[in-house]
Amino acid sequence: MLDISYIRQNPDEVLAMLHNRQLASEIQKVNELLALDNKRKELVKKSDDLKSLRNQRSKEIAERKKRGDKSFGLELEEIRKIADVEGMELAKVDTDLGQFEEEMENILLALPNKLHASVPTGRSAADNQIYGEPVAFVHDLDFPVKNHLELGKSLSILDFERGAKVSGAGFPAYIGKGARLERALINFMLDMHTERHGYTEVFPPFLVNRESLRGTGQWPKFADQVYHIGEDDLYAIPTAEVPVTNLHRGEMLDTATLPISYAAYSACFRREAGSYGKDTRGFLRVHQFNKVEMVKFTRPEESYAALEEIRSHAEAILVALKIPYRVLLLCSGDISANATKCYDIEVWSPAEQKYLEASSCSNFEDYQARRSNIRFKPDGKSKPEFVHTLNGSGLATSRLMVSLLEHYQTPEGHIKVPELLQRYTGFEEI
RNA sequence: GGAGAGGUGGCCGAGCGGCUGAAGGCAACGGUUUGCUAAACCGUCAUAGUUCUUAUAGGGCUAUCGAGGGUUCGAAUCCCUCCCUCUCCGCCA
Repeated sequence: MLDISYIRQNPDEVLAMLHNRQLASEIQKVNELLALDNKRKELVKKSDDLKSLRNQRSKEIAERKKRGDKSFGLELEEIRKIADVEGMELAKVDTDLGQFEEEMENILLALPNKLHASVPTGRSAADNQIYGEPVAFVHDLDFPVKNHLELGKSLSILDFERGAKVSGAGFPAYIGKGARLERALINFMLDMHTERHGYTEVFPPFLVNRESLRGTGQWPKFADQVYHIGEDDLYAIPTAEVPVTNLHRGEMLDTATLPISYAAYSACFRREAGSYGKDTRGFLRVHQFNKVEMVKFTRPEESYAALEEIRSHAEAILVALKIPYRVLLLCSGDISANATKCYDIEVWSPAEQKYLEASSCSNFEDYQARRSNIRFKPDGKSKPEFVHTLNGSGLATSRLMVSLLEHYQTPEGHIKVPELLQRYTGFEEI
């Protein structure tokens, strides 16, 4: 969430940001917010004045009582009457004030983040910039390639039909060597991030409360994408970003511990409401998938360097597995509302003949930290400041698995396990 | 699920109707002392909203002792509801 005083002082910047994000329809909201802010100030003054009167009165009574003032017993009746009237007025002012504040909060929570200067302006995904050079690794696929669905079925390692029977479409089951390969990927990625990239491993809760969802920005805007367990009012995490970032919700972080880097495996659950018909086959779009997520908490001045680090850590996995990929710098019209800057990493699918998103690395600056009140003191004396939070997938296994199966298939329809994964799978071929 | 205990500042911990934004300690910061380090001593040390001024600083007012409501002229303190933590019992992967 943006700082209200920033919006007050730089309304033009906020409007320009909304324009760049192709959210011109939100502009009215900002005007509404500023109007509410002015009304709120009036009411705050009224409320504070009434409270001040009340406090003065109480103080006087306390003093006179202490002195043993006898005449004041009579006066007390008068005071009670006055206090009663003022109390009612105060109650009304506070009720109104509460309403204004709630409306403001709702607008603020729904307002997207700033954009970093390096984010290209654009209308849609078509305007995303390719960042650097696409990275190609040679795989001899000089035969008719099978797609991941065909491979998964013929080798009996992926079972979408039975998964659908158990839960519904989009809940794949991994069987035999497929299950082992999935687990190998997860372990390999976690080991790489913890042993080589310096992350602390976290195994987070998969169900979270609403405050956590709000803290990272999935609530209220993307609430319809999240599975909700009504009976206990808990939400299935759409990404480990939610529980891991919220680990420090409401905390004053010890400055010496910054930057904090966590790597977490989690299953991820997404309703994908409204996305039927687009890339729905097999792993291209699922309701449950596995992902290793990197999360960082940094000092504000270090966050953009940290973003490059996260991106390079995600790339390192693909380089190690020799999977062709490219990096996109998302444009203003395509970047998610919470992020100020975001790289997507896409893996190549030889069967689909296109790139598939496997990672998203984002800086949120203080947008999440303000929502979740995660602060630090730059040095011993100074005032608390919000940290910057970042995260990146490193990586999601579903699209990675598509690309891996397809690239490592043999003319006979088997799968060669990438060398670095073999010590995790315990076998060399499927 | 049942019974009990408890939730106070960056941390620990006192307070149990008005003099408490909150004792004391730790940590932190500034200083004195010191050959250096350590120790000792002195001082400073919450956050947010709002407003004023001789306005890169200072002052006033308001709020905040898990959350929300209530009682009261006045609540960290009394009452109610909820949430969370801990201990014991039951159930259970």
